[in-house]
Amino acid sequence: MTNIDLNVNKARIFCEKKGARFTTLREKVYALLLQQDGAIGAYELLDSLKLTESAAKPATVYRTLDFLLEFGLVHKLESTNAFVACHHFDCNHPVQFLICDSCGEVQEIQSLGLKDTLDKQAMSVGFKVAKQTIEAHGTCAACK
Amino acid sequence: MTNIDLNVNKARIFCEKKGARFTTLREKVYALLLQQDGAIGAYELLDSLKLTESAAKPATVYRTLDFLLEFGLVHKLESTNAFVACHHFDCNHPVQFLICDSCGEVQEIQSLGLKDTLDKQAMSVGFKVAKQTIEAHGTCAACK
DNA sequence: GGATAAGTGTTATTATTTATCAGTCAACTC
DNA sequence: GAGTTGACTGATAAATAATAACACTTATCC
Repeated sequence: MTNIDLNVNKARIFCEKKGARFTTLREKVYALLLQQDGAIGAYELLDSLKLTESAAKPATVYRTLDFLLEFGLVHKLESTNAFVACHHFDCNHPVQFLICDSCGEVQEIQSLGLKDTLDKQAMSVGFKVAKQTIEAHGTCAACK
Repeated sequence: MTNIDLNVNKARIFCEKKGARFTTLREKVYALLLQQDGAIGAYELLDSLKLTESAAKPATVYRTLDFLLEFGLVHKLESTNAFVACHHFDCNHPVQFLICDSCGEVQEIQSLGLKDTLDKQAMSVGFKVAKQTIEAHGTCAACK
C-alpha cells in the first residue's frame, strides 16, 4: 500500500468521524493533490482530474476544493493561488508555509510560537485574529 | 493642505531621490489608494481612475501598481487580491497586515520580532526566506 | 537635435473564481 | 421499501483578476 493510499484512508476515516461524505470525486482530487510535490493550481488540477473524470469542469474542482479546505485536508496558498494537500489534518495545528521559488517545493511548518506572536501583536492594538495567512518565499535547503 | 497631499508630496520626493519618475498617472493612482479606508481591488481602482482618466484600462492600473509595489508605496494583500497604500515607505520595515472582516479596515503593523521569528523558524529547516506574506483576518478594535 | 529608454495607449487573451439551475444520489422517515 | 429531504454533481455562463504584445509618445542623456 502506497503512502498516498495510507493518507487517503486516513482522510476517509477522518471524514466519517466528522459526518462528512468522502465521495469518489473528493477522494480522487485529494489523491491528486497528495501525489503532487508542491502546490498546484486549480486548472492544472482540473487537467489531471479530467484524465479519469472527463466531465470535470472548473466548478467541479472548486467545489471539491471548498470541501477539502473546509475540513482542513487541503490548504490554499494565497500568494500563488495554488492548493496543497495537508498530511496531518487530524492534529489541530496552526499552519505556515515555506515555498521554494526555485524548485516549487512547499514545506508546511506548524509553529505555535509564530501563531502566538502574531495573535499577541494584533491583540496589542485591539485586533482579534480569526485566521492567519503566513507564507514565506525563498530557497529551500536542497536548492541552496 | 490635506493629509493625502502631504503623503503624495512625500512620495514624490521619495521617488526623485530614487531616480524614479512619479508621473501624473502614478500620482493619481497613489492618491486614490491613499484616500481609501481599506484595501481596494484593481478593477475597483480602475473605475475610480476612469473618472479622471477615461482612457484607463486594466493594463494601465496593473502597470502603475507594479511601479508602486516595486518602490514600496503600495502593498498587495495576497489573501484578498487587493491593494493598499503604504504611509511609511521611507522607513525600511517588515510589514504585516490586520484585515478587519467586519469593516474592511486594513491596519499595517511592522513587527521586527514577527519577521525574525519566521526567518528563524525557516532557517531551522534550512530554508532561506526572501519574502514574507503575513496577513491576519479578524475583528478590529472598533468593531468589537 | 537625435538616440535611447521609459512610460503609456490599445487590443486581446489568459487565469482564477463564482453563480445558477437542473438532475442525481444518499440517508432518513414512515 | 416508497417517498421525502438534503447533499452532491453536471452543465452553462459569467464575473473577477492578471498578463501579453505591439504601437505610440515622452523624458532623458549625449
